[in-house]
Amino acid sequence: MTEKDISRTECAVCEIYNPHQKIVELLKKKELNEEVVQELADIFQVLSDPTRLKIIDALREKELCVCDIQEILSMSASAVSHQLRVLRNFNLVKYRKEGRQAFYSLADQHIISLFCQGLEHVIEG
Amino acid sequence: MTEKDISRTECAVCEIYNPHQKIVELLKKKELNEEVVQELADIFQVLSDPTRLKIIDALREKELCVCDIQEILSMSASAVSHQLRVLRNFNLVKYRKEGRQAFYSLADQHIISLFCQGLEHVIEG
DNA sequence: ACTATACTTGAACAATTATTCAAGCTTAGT
DNA sequence: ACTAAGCTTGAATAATTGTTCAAGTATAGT
Repeated sequence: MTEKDISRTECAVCEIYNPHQKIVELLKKKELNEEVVQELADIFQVLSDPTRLKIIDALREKELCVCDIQEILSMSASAVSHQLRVLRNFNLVKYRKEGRQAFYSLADQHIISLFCQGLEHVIEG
Repeated sequence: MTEKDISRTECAVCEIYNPHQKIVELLKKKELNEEVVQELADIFQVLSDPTRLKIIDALREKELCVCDIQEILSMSASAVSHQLRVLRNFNLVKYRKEGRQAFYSLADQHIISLFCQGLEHVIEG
């Protein structure tokens, strides 16, 4: 069966002639692992909230305690803490306790490059 | 007022002594434009769904018609079309009509690099 | 003209999510 | 021991979101 023959095979979905059968087979096989796709979606999901992005942006400069972040974002300690938990759960931030305060910092330089690349995309239009 | 004096100013939030007043002021000023943060969040939001990621992944290889995508993802045409609309609205894909079929392709090489960088992050752990 | 295909769309539904509120825990100062 | 500060947590609420269903449009073939 030649290349041309294969490409002429009817598409499993479209009744009309079209040459996509082959590429469909190919893409079905190499399709991203379901688990990997979900993890990828999760990462982007965490980055898809303005509050969390502002926290990440602030932490790029320096580690901060919760009340600093609260002040910077003009939000309640509770709201900030909830979002920090999300960031913690996905290992985007780490923290250390010092007395009554908790100091948060970015866990991963990798996140910054994602952040920056997204930012580039937005700014460059 | 010296550097040290400033750093010793009481934090506006914490009553106890801490040296964060200065960095808070700094970060409040340079805080990301509200509009830019929202746009950034929007981009990541679009990338935060497994279905849309699979579509983007498939389109990396080649332009595809809706029924191809439907077949690759094993989803209804309606579900696929709804997600394509989201991708269209944020200018991540473009399409051309040919008879009854609509051929979609990636609008922007920029998106691929975001996709790949996220993937790297997931795979490298 | 009629029918079927390829795709789109709006409404509906369940599931997820961000913030607020009230209450909690832990540490520091008295 | 007591009080207050710094932070966390669970429940509640409103808002957003992904898929399905039913109905729609447009094009191609007969």
